[in-house]
Amino acid sequence: MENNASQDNPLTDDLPPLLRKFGYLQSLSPEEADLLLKMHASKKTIAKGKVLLRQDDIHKYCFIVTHGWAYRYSDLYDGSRQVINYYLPGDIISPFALVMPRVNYAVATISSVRVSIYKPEYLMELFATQPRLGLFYAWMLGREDSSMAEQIIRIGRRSAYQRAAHLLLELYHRLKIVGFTDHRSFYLPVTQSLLADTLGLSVVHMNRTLYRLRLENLIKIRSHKISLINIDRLKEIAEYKGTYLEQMKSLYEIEKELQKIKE
Amino acid sequence: MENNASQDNPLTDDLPPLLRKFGYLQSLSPEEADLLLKMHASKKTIAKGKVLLRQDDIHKYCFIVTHGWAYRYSDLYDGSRQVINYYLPGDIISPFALVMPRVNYAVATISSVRVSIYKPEYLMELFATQPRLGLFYAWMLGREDSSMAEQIIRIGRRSAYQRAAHLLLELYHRLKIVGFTDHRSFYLPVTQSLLADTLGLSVVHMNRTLYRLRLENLIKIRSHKISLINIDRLKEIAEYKGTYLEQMKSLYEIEKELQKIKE
DNA sequence: CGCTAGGTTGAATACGCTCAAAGATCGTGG
DNA sequence: CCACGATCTTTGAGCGTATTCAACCTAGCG
Repeated sequence: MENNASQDNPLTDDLPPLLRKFGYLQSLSPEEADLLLKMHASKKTIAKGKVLLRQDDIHKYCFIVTHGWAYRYSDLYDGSRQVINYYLPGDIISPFALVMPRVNYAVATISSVRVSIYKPEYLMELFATQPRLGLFYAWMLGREDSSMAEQIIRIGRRSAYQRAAHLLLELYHRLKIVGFTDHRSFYLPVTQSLLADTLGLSVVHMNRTLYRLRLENLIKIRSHKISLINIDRLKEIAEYKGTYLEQMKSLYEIEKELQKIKE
Repeated sequence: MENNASQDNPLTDDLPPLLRKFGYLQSLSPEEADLLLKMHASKKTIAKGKVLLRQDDIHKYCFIVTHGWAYRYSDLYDGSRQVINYYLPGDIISPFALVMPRVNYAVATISSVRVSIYKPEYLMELFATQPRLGLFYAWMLGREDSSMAEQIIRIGRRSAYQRAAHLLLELYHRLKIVGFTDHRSFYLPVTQSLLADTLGLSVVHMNRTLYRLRLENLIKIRSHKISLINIDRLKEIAEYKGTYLEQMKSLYEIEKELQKIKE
């Protein structure tokens, strides 16, 4: 494995999209780059529609998605299904594998998905030796926490119409952060059935809800490419605040505070 | 501050209930005990019904609940409210304060609440110097992740009747872990209105749902003390699997795996 | 070109909501 | 210690959003 990750480093295009986006790669120390390379050493592409992790499986690996979509879900006895969250490029699947012996909720791919696979034990090394990367990891966890909180609010207290608008906005913004949007549109590889299972609706009503959004000229869908035509109006409808997606203390700020503590 | 936390140590009754329950206190190294004491140095009691953290507040502190109940929630424009999760004794409020500059969702107390307050920066020290405590912290995060996933499944795909049964079971088991149950009953300091806001129901329907559970002799409520009369039946109704609450790799196991890696 | 999964539409039904008002309980101050 | 007000709980009735069931249409893929 390459050891010296210098300016023109071997952390290629295939690496965690978020690190790239946040401009962290430029400022990585050799040790940080080294650890990242180690954690991204093993890669794999999984075909679409495959179950990546099954409930009650033993947790052996963590994954970072670099391309494609996956989702975490639970199957219920009556045949219905609830999607808990989506994994988009940059997201970590099974971030708690180190301390949870078994998979609590299944994970499946939506599109073809490319992941970096690493042993959860590397996380110990990450936290112990590379605090900046540890903070970055923690930030990812915080973001997922917020994302799940939004999902709870969405399905707990919003109408179908609002839920749909809200979810579409969230997906749009998350994809935008990692550069997978094109103007106001993005590739949405999900079926309406999956959207329904995400928003706690029936397929029929999901269909009618999307129909209404199209009718009102808020969105446009053609062969899984969706355009958010009137984002402002969608935000109004959904009562959307995407603040949680952007906010992150700069590492500089955190380091400053840590200094204060030590004094 | 006391430095040697020996067998009869100064980590008193008022310390994190979970650590006590898991029998960790006995096996703490002096350094671990020291850090814990530092993090639990500042304590505070907050009256019931107070807002502890407001949305958009700047994150200054983390809290560990030692007594009482709190909850995280979001107020919507139309006056409705959605509860995201509950904080019971042993739980961490604002675990991601270190990396999130602002509070995304408000936190309020249900009963009178006693908390330990610590600066988020101590977490850096915790992860860097006390890996076992770091793992414990990670486990707490994993448990909350599961808890929120359950909340999503609950309100996404279950009937009011199932939701109620499921939530009561979860609260029961979480309280049991930290020793706040009494046989099959526990003190439930919430109003039906709050339960409704938790489960995405109207107060009226919440009331009728509880009525039905009482009618069918599954629960009994008298002045905020609730008894789960037929737990097995409740589990059937709710399709309840509490597995995520118990599972945690023993620290011994994790340490063993870490050894393997280093070789 | 045909098959299958996904999308669309209609009609009847139901679960949970809203509005409204009457009880019960709790906390507080007189 | 009791009375009062406020909050919480309970009950009734009508309504609406979303569901179910069923059928048909469409598009993508072998």
